[in-house]
Amino acid sequence: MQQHILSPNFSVDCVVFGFDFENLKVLLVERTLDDKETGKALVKDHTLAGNHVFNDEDLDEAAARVLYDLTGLENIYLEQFHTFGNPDRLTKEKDIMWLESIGLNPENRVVTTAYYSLIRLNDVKIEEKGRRLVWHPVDKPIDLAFDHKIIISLALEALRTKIRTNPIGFELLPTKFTLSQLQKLYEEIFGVTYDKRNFRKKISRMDYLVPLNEKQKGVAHKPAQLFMFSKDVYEKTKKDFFDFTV
Amino acid sequence: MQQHILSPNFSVDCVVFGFDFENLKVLLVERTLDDKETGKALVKDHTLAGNHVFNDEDLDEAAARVLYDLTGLENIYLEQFHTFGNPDRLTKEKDIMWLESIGLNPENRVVTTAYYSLIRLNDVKIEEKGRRLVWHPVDKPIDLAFDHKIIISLALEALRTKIRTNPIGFELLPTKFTLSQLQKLYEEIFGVTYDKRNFRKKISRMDYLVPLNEKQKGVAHKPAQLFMFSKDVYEKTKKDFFDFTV
DNA sequence: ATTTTAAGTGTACAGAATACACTTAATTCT
DNA sequence: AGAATTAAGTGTATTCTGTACACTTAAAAT
Repeated sequence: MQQHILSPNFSVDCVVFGFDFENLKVLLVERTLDDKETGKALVKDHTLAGNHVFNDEDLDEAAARVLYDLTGLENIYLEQFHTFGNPDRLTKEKDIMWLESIGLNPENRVVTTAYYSLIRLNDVKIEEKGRRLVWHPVDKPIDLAFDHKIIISLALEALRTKIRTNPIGFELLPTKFTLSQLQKLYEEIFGVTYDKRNFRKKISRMDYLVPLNEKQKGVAHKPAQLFMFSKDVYEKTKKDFFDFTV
Repeated sequence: MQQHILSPNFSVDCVVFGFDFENLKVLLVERTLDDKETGKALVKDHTLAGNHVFNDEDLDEAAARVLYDLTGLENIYLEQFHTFGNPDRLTKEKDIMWLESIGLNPENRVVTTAYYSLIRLNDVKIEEKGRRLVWHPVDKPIDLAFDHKIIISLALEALRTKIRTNPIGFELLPTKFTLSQLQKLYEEIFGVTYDKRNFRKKISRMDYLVPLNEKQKGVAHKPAQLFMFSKDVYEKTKKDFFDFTV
């Protein structure tokens, strides 16, 4: 097998979620194509972070590479959730124009395996490497390329399912966070609100949420206690996280 | 795009689950390759139900087609759960021999999208169409082709996750079933046992499990009440199925 | 010193999970 | 015909979890 050739048929797309304590956001890449003569924008919208897969590369590696190439970030939480292979998924007119403009054959069938990814927006600095990036609120409509709208909505569904039974929300928070931040995160993901006392009563059962000897600073109100998530404690007391029984 | 050509790069595999009131089983296809000279078996094991995808075919369609071609069954519950794209997934020696014997190039990278599928073993008659099929208990080891062992174990995990919050277990039971059969099904899927009274107390809250005016017949003990699952009732009372709250 | 802001805290009630053992109704056996 | 076998069917007490609900506190800003 020839090495390091981008396979024309396989791609990966990453739905990168971030949380800024206000909204759950998705990382989008700006896509523009201007008419060579008039200079008018023929295509102006957004795509997910995505690219083709190398011939000798696993899908998980490809997803991590795509993220690295776009943002410079490594060791990011990545979870495969669905593969989109509708033969018509690249046949909207503006997508055909776009593919031709970057030298790809729009006739060529591309099956894409989609991942979602969780990023600590507040701990982390993203370096734009070429493409213009925007963080966009998940629930706000925006014009998207290809079938990326449906990909995002399935990603959110997959995230909701996963986070019910796995402590992955902490991937979206700084390593030290307050309980109100944690609550707000869950509220944003599920699109609901919770009662503060009841929320705290519930999570106070979780030993792996450890209170630190440290408070919030510089806020114009009573400073909150800081917490961190202990993976160690979690691994040793796994049953406690939303355990299932029929 | 040329029509009805099997794409060399894409395949689908189906992990078909069935339940015989005793064990959760998987449908496997026998695979044998005999040495032309000695007649000795070079390869003798099992594969999942799978095949390549047509050029103009969606992945979901391909999975349904593969199932139909193998068993004659239609309108079967199918759920995509993972895509396997490790470049080395077809490089075990016996798999190379096998691929060559059926005229495929083992150098060719194949990414497979895996589905699991639920079948009412007791309502349904499978017609073998060519290939020899066996129903094998999920938890019993057996020699499997390619990466099909790991595919089955991820399928089971995906089924467990899905069935926690969705009433899909009924796809594995005949349309009329007893509560003991339902309990046994959950016990097999999760590899645990439940207390009979507590199990019944829990499911008695589910309005969509409707008791029929009919009893089991021909059993050498007190005959059980028969039940069915009402999709109608379920749709109208959805919240009741294992609802989540943080 | 006062205002503003979000943090932090307790109780009563209802519903769900869990532990646990005997009676009943059909077939089969003698 | 009677006895044995088999799985179905049923209730209660206790603990745990979910839910509804309002005031006090500590910091910064005015």
